[in-house]
Amino acid sequence: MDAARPPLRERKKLRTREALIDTALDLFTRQGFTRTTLDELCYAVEVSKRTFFRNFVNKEDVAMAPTQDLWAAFLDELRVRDPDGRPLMEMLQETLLSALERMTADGWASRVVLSRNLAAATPSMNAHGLDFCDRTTRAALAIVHDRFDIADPDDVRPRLALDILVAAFNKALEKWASRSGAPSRADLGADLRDTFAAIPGSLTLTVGPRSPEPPARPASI
Amino acid sequence: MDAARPPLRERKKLRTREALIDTALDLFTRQGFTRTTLDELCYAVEVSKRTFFRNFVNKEDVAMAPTQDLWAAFLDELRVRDPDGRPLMEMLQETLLSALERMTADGWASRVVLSRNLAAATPSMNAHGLDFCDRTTRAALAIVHDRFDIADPDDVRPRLALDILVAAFNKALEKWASRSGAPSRADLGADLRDTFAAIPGSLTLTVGPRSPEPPARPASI
DNA sequence: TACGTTTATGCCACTGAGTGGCACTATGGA
DNA sequence: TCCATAGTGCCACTCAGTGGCATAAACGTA
Repeated sequence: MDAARPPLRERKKLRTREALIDTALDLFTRQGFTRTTLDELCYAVEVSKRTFFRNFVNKEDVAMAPTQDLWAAFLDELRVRDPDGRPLMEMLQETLLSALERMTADGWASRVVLSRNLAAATPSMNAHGLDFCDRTTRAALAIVHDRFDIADPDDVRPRLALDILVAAFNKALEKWASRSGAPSRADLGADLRDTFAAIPGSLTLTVGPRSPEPPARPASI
Repeated sequence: MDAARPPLRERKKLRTREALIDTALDLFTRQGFTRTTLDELCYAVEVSKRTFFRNFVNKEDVAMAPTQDLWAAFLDELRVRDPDGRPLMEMLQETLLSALERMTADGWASRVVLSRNLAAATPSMNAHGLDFCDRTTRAALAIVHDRFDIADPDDVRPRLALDILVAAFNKALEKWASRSGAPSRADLGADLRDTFAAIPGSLTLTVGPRSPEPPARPASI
């Protein structure tokens, strides 16, 4: 009896789920999202459309599973993390990075890249991806309010911090996906750290007009 | 001959467009978004479904028009604004505030509140709303890169600044929509300023654990 | 007033996503 | 061996969204 081995029924269910994800990423990438019908996908996986919708809430959902795994781990981690008196923003960043460390499933990085590129190319997938980020942000906010000491329940700062975290994540994902070579989790971690480091500068960055006029007054706050 | 009076054809088109928006906001609010079919809406406005889709890209779009007007004005304003050596973030905030000043159409504020509340209550509308923000962000980023002097074209800071602006806007919108009484543009402006002011603090906000440390105050909300 | 051109609209048939209902089968427990 | 239960397949249905083509209204011109 293996503890890490759930009953057969669940294993089977998980296998069809993974087959749907892999086949969907493959078909969507090769043929395009809209040009691939669900009937086609279900036929390829030998599953009824009804079964598809028992596993995923909509057509977009199946292709976003890899990224969703990361954010689920983020929320798990956030539920147990120790604040230890450092800025919330910093803690959120570290929480995301340790969630990333947990993404050890085989080929996860490759699937995330496929998923992201599809989202970038498909309006409706982009929309659903953003919606997922939004719902995750709210869930995280609830955890933060529940576990940490925040005087004013209407304080907008925690929410902004989470939004900024997500914005940085998406930007880092974009950078990482455009790298050449096989995608690796370590590289994503590096891109995340770089992007996090750029956050404070985004509030103070000063720009002048472009080329026609010379910069009248460079950096001053 | 009135200069501010476009040809009859365009006026008619605009009128059906506005009728669709107003009727949609009304029906969606009263009956719910999903429980209102497009056939129903088109029947009420006495327009064919084909005409609906010539005016709006999808069912969600019609209910987001009021907010889209604001962001269109924001982009217009951004195309002509003078950077004058202040931080980009500050300039973006002021640009949005002056775009807001231009929203003088009758009942605009009320429509925005309806629109926002619908988005908050309807997952697919929320998703499309976020997608619209994202596309607007990209458009704004293109303008910023085109008009202002940014050394590195891959600099993530302008993008982050825009994302933060949008996050603050959405948060301010939420606060404003929950106010009691008739919604006013001035109140939205005030909520925007408040939220903008909270941005720097969101990066440095420090939190401790909830119940254990502080005085004997039980952890009930 | 008569004319052609342009532009918006109506109508109709069609694809495909997503749902509800019910019967069927495989798993796991007694 | 039998039964309860979870998961699946099948079928019919609703409704969003599209393509094509004919029509009508608006505008310019003679």
